[in-house]
Amino acid sequence: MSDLLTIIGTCPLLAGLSEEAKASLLPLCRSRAYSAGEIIYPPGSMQSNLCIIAEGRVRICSSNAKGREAMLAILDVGAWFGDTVFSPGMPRVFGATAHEDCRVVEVSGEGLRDLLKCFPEAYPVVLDQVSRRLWSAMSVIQDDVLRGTEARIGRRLLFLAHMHNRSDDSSGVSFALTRELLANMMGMTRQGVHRVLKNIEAQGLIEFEYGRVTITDPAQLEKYVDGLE
Amino acid sequence: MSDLLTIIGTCPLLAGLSEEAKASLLPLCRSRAYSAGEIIYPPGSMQSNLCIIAEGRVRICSSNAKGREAMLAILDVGAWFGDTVFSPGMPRVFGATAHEDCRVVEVSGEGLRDLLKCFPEAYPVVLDQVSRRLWSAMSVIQDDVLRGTEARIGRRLLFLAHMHNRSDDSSGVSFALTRELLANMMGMTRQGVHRVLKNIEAQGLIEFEYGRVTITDPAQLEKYVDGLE
DNA sequence: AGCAAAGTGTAAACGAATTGACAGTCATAG
DNA sequence: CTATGACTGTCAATTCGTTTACACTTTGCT
Repeated sequence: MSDLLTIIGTCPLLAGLSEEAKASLLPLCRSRAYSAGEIIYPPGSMQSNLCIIAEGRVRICSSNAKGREAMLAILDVGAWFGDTVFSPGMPRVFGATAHEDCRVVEVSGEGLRDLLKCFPEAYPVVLDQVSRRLWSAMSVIQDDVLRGTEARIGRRLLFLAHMHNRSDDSSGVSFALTRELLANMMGMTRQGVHRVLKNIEAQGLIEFEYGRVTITDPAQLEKYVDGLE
Repeated sequence: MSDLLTIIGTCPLLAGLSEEAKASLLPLCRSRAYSAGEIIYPPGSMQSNLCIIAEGRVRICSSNAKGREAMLAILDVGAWFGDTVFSPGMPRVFGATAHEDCRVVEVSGEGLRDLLKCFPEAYPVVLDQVSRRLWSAMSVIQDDVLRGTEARIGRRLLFLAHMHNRSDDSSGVSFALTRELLANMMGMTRQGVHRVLKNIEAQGLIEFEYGRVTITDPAQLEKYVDGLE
């Protein structure tokens, strides 16, 4: 089990903090373990804590009365979530759930905001991070409205491939992903995803087995997806 | 025609700047007029300027090859846009178009970022503004995925009503809005919007004429929309 | 007043994705 | 190794919104 300072060090949001600043942050942190499936916070909750993943993965999602689920992301170790840190007073739009057994460091939102005022050199990094999230969110909105399911799924696959494979081999990329999970990410049904996936497979661009998808030629998939618009 | 300082003063993003800081911002600004329909910048363009509306209204939108349009917002005087200010290097996701004849003050992104480092007391306001936009964007994503068209339109109407009518009379709110415009905002067709609108009207919650919608009882509409989920 | 342009109502045909239902496959623990 | 639970493929029925097509208002300009 790694120590608090190490975890803080892995979080890109806090990368602008000096060692001294990080040290003053420690008293504002508390670490907590969650078992798979446990709710870290539900959608709509009023808190402004910052959460940093120390171990395991966390699912950012929400669901409506009919049981339909919308998943925004699955975050890995080092990632931060709880975007209301800097807009306290707003309810959490999405909730957070332990996707696996995991450990999360929670930082007091108020404490962090105060701390930043004392160490303003960290602001540019924070602003950059939040701004990037905004950019991503706007991309999602655009895709949702402007593109059909096939293009959306294709783009999502490419995005996931990008995450799982830093070295951009132009060769195939393979990663674990159930269709059920993908369906939730896309706000679609398992069956709907299946049909689209089979269609893309028919173009020879992907292959898929049990809990796994392989993009045989990422570059060509990208071209195909762009051709759909 | 109001002067640069006045305009800067109306922009909530820059509300944290001292008078001195605002003065040093002036050399980084240039004002430009656009006629209705003119493109301020297209989607995908690589710039990181901040834009502030001095006169008229601006449409934030994007469209695909098939001519389908997605509109994110219509902004009024004083509002800012150009969300890549703090994530330079990313292409603009949406474009900006003059919705009417208008005048826009553009502030150098790089200049603004540098200026903030000299006046760090303005950071909290900036961060708050960007963070709120992120919150709104996430709300839109959630609505798109989780809600049906009727609930989405209902929520959008309530949001628009909120903008046009600060005093929250529980009495009716009326505002100019063509169905065509609403359709673009929602990523739907004019006919689709029409059907939904007629349905909500049948509940006695709204009325609509030529270029205008009236919410007869906002509170009840809200209750109705929430009941749909 | 008169005309063009923008906005609107309506309805049938179509299509895409969900719903619901069921049998089959894989993986891991006991 | 077999059982259980999670994941998957498939298909018909259905729902919802788009497409297509056309006639009708309203507004603003000359």
